Amino acid sequence: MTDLAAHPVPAAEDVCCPGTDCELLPRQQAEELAVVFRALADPTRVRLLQYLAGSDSGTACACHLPGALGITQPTLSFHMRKLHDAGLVDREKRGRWVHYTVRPDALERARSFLGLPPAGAETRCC
Amino acid sequence: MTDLAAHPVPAAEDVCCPGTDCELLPRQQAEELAVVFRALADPTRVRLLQYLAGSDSGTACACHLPGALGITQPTLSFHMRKLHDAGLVDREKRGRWVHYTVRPDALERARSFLGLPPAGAETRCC
DNA sequence: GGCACGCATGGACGACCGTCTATGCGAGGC
DNA sequence: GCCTCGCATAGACGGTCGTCCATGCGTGCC
Repeated sequence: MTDLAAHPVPAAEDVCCPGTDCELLPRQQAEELAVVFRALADPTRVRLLQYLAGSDSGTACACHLPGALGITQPTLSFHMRKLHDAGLVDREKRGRWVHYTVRPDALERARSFLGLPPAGAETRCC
Repeated sequence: MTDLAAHPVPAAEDVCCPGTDCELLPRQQAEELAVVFRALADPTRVRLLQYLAGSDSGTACACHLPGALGITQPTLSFHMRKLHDAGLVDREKRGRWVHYTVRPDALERARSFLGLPPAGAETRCC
């Protein structure tokens, strides 16, 4: 799979693009990015992250979030676990409450991907 | 900030946070962001977008992508539709081929969200 | 006009997601 | 020491996703 060099020689006029040496993002790197985006692929988690980021030093407890979001406590726990598993937030137990903190580094990685080279690659095919 | 430095009265030692007037992202706005992130929540689409963005002026035809990605043509069509429905790429038919173009504005919206914290966080609770 | 080709759609199927209720676990307060 | 409270997990269930194969549609070439 992904053997970029194994393309057979096309018949010239049948090709829509002259070059075929397209550089694709490595499979694993794309998977890591997808994990982050998948964690954000739900409006509830988008709101959660925005809420955490808007709190003092990106940290907040989740005590009254279920009510504010209109979901139950287990559902909130489910979403928080998603965010945590994706590396977007840190978990810290304080007393009997749990505080969550945004991890800016994970956001920054996704953010830099979205700052895709708009046209900087003049060596691409097509 | 207001109450951050002056926790009014911890009389209720059962509360973890004094305020409850947390400002959450409006439901619809969160949904729009989630749509974009959901379109990116798959490694194949991440690679597709990166490929398009790396092509000349963000435009490329998808002719030899199935082979490069190790997927079939219908699957590629499926993913392209996802990206298009999310507003991330434009579709343009040229002859019998279809060319796709990255829409930087959609990327920019998601990108600016990841540049948290966005809001004036002085009125947050916790 | 007929054929080949690129792309989209339909149907099918296994996997995962998002939500709930019910329950377990651990830490604090009386 | 027991009770309460915050959080996590288990189980269930309908919905969506990602992939395939088979087929339909439109365009360009001979």
